Amino acid sequence: MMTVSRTTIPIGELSQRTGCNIETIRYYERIGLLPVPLRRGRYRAYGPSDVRRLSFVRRARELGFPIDSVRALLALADGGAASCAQVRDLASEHLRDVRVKIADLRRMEQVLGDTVEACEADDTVSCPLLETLCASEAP
Amino acid sequence: MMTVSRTTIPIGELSQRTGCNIETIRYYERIGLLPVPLRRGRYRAYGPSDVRRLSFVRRARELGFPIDSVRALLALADGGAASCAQVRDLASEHLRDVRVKIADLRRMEQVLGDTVEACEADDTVSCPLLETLCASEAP
DNA sequence: CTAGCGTCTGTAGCGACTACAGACTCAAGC
DNA sequence: GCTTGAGTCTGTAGTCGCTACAGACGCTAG
Repeated sequence: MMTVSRTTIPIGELSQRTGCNIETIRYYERIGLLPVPLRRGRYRAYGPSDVRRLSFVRRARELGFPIDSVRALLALADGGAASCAQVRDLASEHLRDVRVKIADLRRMEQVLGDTVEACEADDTVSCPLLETLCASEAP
Repeated sequence: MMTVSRTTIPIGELSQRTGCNIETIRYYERIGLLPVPLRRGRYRAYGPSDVRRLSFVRRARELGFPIDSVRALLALADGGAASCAQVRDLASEHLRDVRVKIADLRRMEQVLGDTVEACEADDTVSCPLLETLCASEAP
């Protein structure tokens, strides 16, 4: 028996192909990031363009773009060629945010690393991390 | 006229002294991170131990510890001397998380930096970042 | 007496999901 | 034909750590 090859796929397969959680796909639809798809009966039926769009979204999210920026990127990608400058602006703005976060985390890493190390070396009664947390503010 | 020196301070002053938002202080109280304070009439009245405790919380949060870990740290700090090993475990676990986050962000930074750079150098029609986002998954 | 600041409680919103509960559809096996 | 099990549906509530109100109350200075 031949399986009739359908051009549409159900949400589970879209999920597998894109690596995006089913619940998340429906969430993206709810917030208007993905278009409302066709239906086979009550089931969502996706096509190749949906796979492409969701993959795009996934990759943008993996790069840490917030949803609103993803929305903007999608619009620019649909828009046409002249949008490269706007895309670059979005990206470099986001890059700044990422660098700020890295700097914050590196400060945490520094302090945590130092105190854990001190903890291992220390044989006094007190605990270096608790000391740090209790210490009066350095001006 | 002499201001009678009170040993308690109102929430606004606690906020100023610790750098912690008033709403956040009340939130911490609600979730049981800070004890329910005394009252002068309907107003919360804080003492020196509250200042110390909240400062501790603030610093722990600045180091990125999640609320539950802060709770645990507070308990250990109250507990006594023998807890240094547990504190160190909490800290090094958290340090691992921080390093994972840094690694994730650095990957983002790498890709973003590269494409933004490519964008600036590029004079072709296509947009490097959009290309990246549209690209088929590399295995 | 009133203006203005500080404080109060309670609730709702943020971002980006995640996790159900309870109903339904559909294909395959017996 | 009937059951079983996987897949899907809608709708709502929870997560984390705050933040932002609305609307009422208190307290002091001018």
